[in-house]
Amino acid sequence: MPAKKYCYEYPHPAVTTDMVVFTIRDQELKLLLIKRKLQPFKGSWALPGGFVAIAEDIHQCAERELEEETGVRGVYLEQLCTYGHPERDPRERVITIAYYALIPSEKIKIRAATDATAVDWFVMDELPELAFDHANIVEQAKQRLVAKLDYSTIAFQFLPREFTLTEVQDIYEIILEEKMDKRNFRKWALALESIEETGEERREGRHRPAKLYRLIDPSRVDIIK
Amino acid sequence: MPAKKYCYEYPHPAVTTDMVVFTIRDQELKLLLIKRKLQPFKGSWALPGGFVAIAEDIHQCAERELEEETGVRGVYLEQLCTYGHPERDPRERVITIAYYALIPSEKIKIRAATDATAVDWFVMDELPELAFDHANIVEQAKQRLVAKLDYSTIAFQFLPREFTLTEVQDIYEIILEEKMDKRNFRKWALALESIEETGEERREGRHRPAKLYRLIDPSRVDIIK
DNA sequence: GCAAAAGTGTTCCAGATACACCCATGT
DNA sequence: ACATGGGTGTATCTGGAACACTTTTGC
Repeated sequence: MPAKKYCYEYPHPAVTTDMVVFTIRDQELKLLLIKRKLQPFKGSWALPGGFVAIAEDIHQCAERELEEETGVRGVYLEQLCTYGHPERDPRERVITIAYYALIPSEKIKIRAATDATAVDWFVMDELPELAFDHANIVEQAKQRLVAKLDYSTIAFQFLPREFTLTEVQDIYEIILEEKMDKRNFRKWALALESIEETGEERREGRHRPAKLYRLIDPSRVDIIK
Repeated sequence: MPAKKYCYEYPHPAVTTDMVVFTIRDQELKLLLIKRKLQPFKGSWALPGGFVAIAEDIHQCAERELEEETGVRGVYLEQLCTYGHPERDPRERVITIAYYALIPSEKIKIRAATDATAVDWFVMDELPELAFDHANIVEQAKQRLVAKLDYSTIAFQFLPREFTLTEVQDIYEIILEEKMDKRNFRKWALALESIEETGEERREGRHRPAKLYRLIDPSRVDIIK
């Protein structure tokens, strides 16, 4: 057993960040999970995450965890909530700050992970049993995502730099699980004034080519209405 | 110096909860602050808060801190955000989970506090310089409160068990800092179906008595529209 | 020429806004 | 009787919802 050389006058909890990483692929909302190779919950699927280093900002910690698991940087990342039930981890008191991230499908290259254990994308409504209170965290992240589609431009964070309006609508339909009217959707999307035509078109399949759009400010997420 | 007898293999941050406690009094939005009697920031005003006990749920911790400072229980309390910049506390690494609470003015009896230092209510836009990153936390709590007035019934949590419609409107006008139309406001408030007439009236001053209302479910905060 | 997705306008309805006077009471 | 805040209804505007056909391309 290693030496316990960090000592305090009062007991301190451990602090972790856990990441709820969403993407859209194959017309489905998917979630990144890792297979735990250590106790507790060894062999279970869990959210990627890890301990906050002692001199590391918590947001940086989340960014680091995300990059370690997925290799991506500079994507949308937002603090979700902090979970601190005393019994949520059987080892010691662990308080976790949950974040959620939105990854454009183009950026997925599911790196073989730093550890040898499995990392995989799961369809949101076919999740396996999750370790700790992670099912609860995922639930709340999904709720937040659904809510934010309605009052922000967050959905565009799932898209590559250039995209068609149909692709935007697909994002909404997949996450909200409802069909939308094409004309109304386009009117609404253009009225946001968050996107502009690139001037280019994308030709694919035997049908009319689609105009390409881009975000005017790619990293900005506006709160609307 | 006391013994440092709680030891870990890796360094652990300290974890606190800080409370942003709002109330409405004298037709103003006010915030509860305490005067620090210890270093760092000795003598500065700060948010009430304290360390999370090792076997204590974080929400319980917030409730406990709130009761210690104000003597109130069972009021609206919601997690705001977690702040963990490595340098936010000069002593050691401290991560704080901020909560905000809404106190009905009737319940204020600003207990003389467990410690001998000052505790006081400040008008929101006449705040003193605050310790740590507390000014930032307060700012975000205010933003959350303003946002929630629009899409939830949170405002009623400032009111006593029975209240008049004018009192409800006052809450909105004070926090949003804008006048509203009386007829439209009442139409809207009644359409929520969150409140009902008590059948009683309140007579005060030389004018027509006001009907009293109550929340149908006093502890429920609905998300609207 | 036909299959497939892209693109485009108008009508309708509901909910928000603007607006002014009468009512019940205490002094 | 008058001053004070309590209480009420209608017309208008606006943003969302419903709805169907033409266009461009590849094969």
